[in-house]
Order: sequence, then structure tokens, then C-alpha cells
Amino acid sequence: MKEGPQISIIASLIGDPARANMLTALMDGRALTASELAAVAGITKQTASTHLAKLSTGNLLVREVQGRHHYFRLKDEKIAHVLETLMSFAEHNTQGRVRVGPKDPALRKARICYDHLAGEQGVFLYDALLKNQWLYNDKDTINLTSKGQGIFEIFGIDIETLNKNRRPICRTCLDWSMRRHHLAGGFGAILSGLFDKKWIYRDKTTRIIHFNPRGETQFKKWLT
Amino acid sequence: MKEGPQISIIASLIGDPARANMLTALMDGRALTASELAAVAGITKQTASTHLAKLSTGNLLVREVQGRHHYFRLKDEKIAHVLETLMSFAEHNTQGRVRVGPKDPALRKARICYDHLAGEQGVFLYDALLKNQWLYNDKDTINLTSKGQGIFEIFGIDIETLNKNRRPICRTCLDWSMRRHHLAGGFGAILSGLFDKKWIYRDKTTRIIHFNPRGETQFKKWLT
DNA sequence: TTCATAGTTCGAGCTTAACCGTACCATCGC
DNA sequence: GCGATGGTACGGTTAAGCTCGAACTATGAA
Repeated sequence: MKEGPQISIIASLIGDPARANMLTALMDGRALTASELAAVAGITKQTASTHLAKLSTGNLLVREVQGRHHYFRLKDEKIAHVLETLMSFAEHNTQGRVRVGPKDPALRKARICYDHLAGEQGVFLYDALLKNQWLYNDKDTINLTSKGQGIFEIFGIDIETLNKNRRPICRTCLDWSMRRHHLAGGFGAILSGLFDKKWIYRDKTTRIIHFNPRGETQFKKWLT
Repeated sequence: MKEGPQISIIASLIGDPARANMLTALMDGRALTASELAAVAGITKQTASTHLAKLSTGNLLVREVQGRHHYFRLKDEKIAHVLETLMSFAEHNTQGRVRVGPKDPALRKARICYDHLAGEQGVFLYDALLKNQWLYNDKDTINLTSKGQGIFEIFGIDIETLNKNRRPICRTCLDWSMRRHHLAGGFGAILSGLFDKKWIYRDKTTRIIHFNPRGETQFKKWLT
């Protein structure tokens, strides 16, 4: 009776097509300017401005002002998780044939999800890290092993960032396309490492992550 | 660009306060009549009827006609999962003080979530079943051990129902209040067993599950 | 200073949809 | 058969909110 309206406020914020387009565009964790968001939503800047104000006061987005540019970003990974859940549901709920995942095979293979790797490769990464006992799964939080600590250091990933705020951050979330867990939270730092090593690169317009041929073999090699 | 509207359709269905109240009222997995749902939403039957039609065509609800009564139920546990995710987010997202779970301590202790036990007791159940090796966690699906099979039979739970459609059903979902996994899917049959044994009973108006004093001790005893 | 760009605010138009009153249909009990 | 109850269909009203044009502010460049 009282939590109904609670969720309806959030849902109605996502329920507008223009706002939904903006939010999905921000799903990759990047910050976009108001004009860019207006473009992806197909509306004028004035309209976009009011939408962005609503999303900000609704605590779905945060605004960061740099000079005359206003950058907007998803507030945290919690809202990203909500959006992924909705996407997953919408995907399976479409009338007609049922699909088990995103249409685009590339999206299913590897994509960015807020700040971490998702898709088949994300699940592979998660499994491999556990298998090699670099991480261990205590109940439902994930922690570094001493063995893993050494490996990550060699790999050039800052252990500090992994450990910094590892409390709410060592969370696993269900993968959209594979219905399996992949690595979320602070361990997204691994993603930066992959970029730095140029094993992967981002698609400019979508959430797809491409592996360089050499990068992929080295990625597999690293994890076996 | 194209999945934005996809999720906005779902979200706008949940985004109406009256509909959100209906959906949360159905979160316990029971089927309610149109009149009952009109009452919980605080609207007339006519208005409720149009809402329910929209929710049904949107594949969020299923309608079951029995005589002159129309019963409505959540379509599947996927939509229940979406609603739980939204509730969790709304709870943590409220302005002012942050709360880690439902306001009501009873709700946090034990509540019904679609067709299974959630809350502290749900997490306890999940942990205990794994610890006793009645279930085992293979990757992210949960299966019965031979040991567990015997125990459940003694306990009077139909193994068939547990096994029937165990594919998409052995799913774990994040608990709303505890941020831990509890048992979902087909193993909700365990819940029926608890009811049959009269260890637990339901609150009439809320999702709260109460333990009978004797039931609680026997529950603990069973799981140790 | 002057101009251009990025963004917000205000006001007005317009569409959508939630809501209820009335009327209508189906089922159950008598 | 009849009345009572549960539910839907339709029409009109009202309110909300999405949208954009125009005006205004702030930053940056010439």
C-alpha cells in the first residue's frame, strides 16, 4: 500500500521513452553531455534539460559540471542493475518468438555493463578467476586470495582500487544474456587493465566490446 | 535506441501508482480478484478493469476466470524478480536516511516472495541446505544431492515437483533486505511443506510470514 | 567587447491517459 | 424465470506531463 507508489516513482521515471533512451545510452558507465543525450533521445535540448533535471532529482543520475558542459552519469551501479533487469525482462517478454539474449551476437559475446565486463567473456572471466583460485567466493561476496593478489599486481592492476571500497562492491549480478554470474563492482578495475593492455577496445556507438585477435589469445592464455 | 522504448513500455506499466499497488499486492504469488485489486489500489472497479487489461496484454499478469470471478496473478517469477529489484532500489534510494531493508522487522525476518521464502529465514534456509549438502551449487544452478533427496522425502516434500521443471527454476535471486541469496524457483515447494507442517502461517494482509514458536524450533532443528 | 556555444527557465499548446458514471454482459442462488 | 453480484465496455471530463519556441545565463574564443 505504501511501497507501491515508491516503486511507481522510479518506474515512471524510466517509463518515458525519451528518458529510457537516455538511461540506456548511459548504461556503459560513461558520462554524456546534455546535448548528446538529447540527440540519442531524439528531442530538443530544452526538453532534454527538463528530463535530466527529473532524473537527477530522482537520484537516478548525477550531474557533473565542467565549464559550460554538463555531464550526466548513472548515479551508481544499483540503478544500472535495475536497468539490466528491466532489459532482460523486456527481452524475454517480447511477444512472438522468445530469444534467450540480445539480438546482436557481438553484444552477447562481450559488452560493457556500467563499469565491468559482461556477456560470455565476462562469465568466462568470472569462472576462470575462481577456478584459478585468484578469487574466492565466500557466501555471496567475492574476495581476493593472496595468490590472486600477486597475479593482479603482475598484470598491472592496482590492488588498492580492488580493495578500496570492497564492501558493497564485491557483488555478483546475473548476466543478462547468459543467466550466469559475472564479475561486478570494484573488480571492474580489471576492465581498465584490459583496455590498457589493448586486448580489447570499445565500439563507439554501442556497448559492444571487441577483442583484438592477439588480445583474445592472450586473454585466454592469461586465464588458463 | 531501440531497447529504450522496450523497457519504457514495461516501466510505464509499473509506473502508475494504482498499477504498482496492484502488482505489489500480487507479490506473494497468490491470485486476487479484480474487486480485491481495485480495493488495494483505492480505485473503482471500472478503472481497475482497464488497468488489469493493460497489465495482462503487457504480459505482466495472467487472468484466470472461475465462474464470475476473474483472478489475476503475476505471470511468472521473472516479473516478480523485476518488482523485487525495483523495491530494493526504491528502498535504498529514498532521500534522507538510508535503510538497509524493509521498515518492518517482521518483513525482514521472513516474508513470501512470489512462491518462496525470503528474508533472514530464507537466507538461513538456503545456507543450511547447502551446508548439510542436501543441495549443491553447480555454477549458478542448484541441484538436489542424493542425500537431500532422502531428507526431502522424509520431510514429506514431493520430489517430483522439485525436479519437474528444474531448468529455469533452480535460480537464486538476491534477497532484498539481506543482499544475500535465498532459494527461489521450484524449490519453493519447500514452502508448502512448511505450511503443511504448520510451522509457519501467513499474515492475512501483508507478505509477512510468521513462525509458530514450536515451528521455529523444529525448523532450526531440522536444519542442523 | 563581441560573438558563438552549452544549457536552463518560462510559457503555451497539445496529447495522453487516468478516472468515474452509466450502461451492459455473465454467472450464481433462489 | 428473477434479482444480486462480479466484471467489462463506452463516453466525457479532468489532470498531468511531454514538447518546443523564445528568452535568459554562463562559459569560452576571437
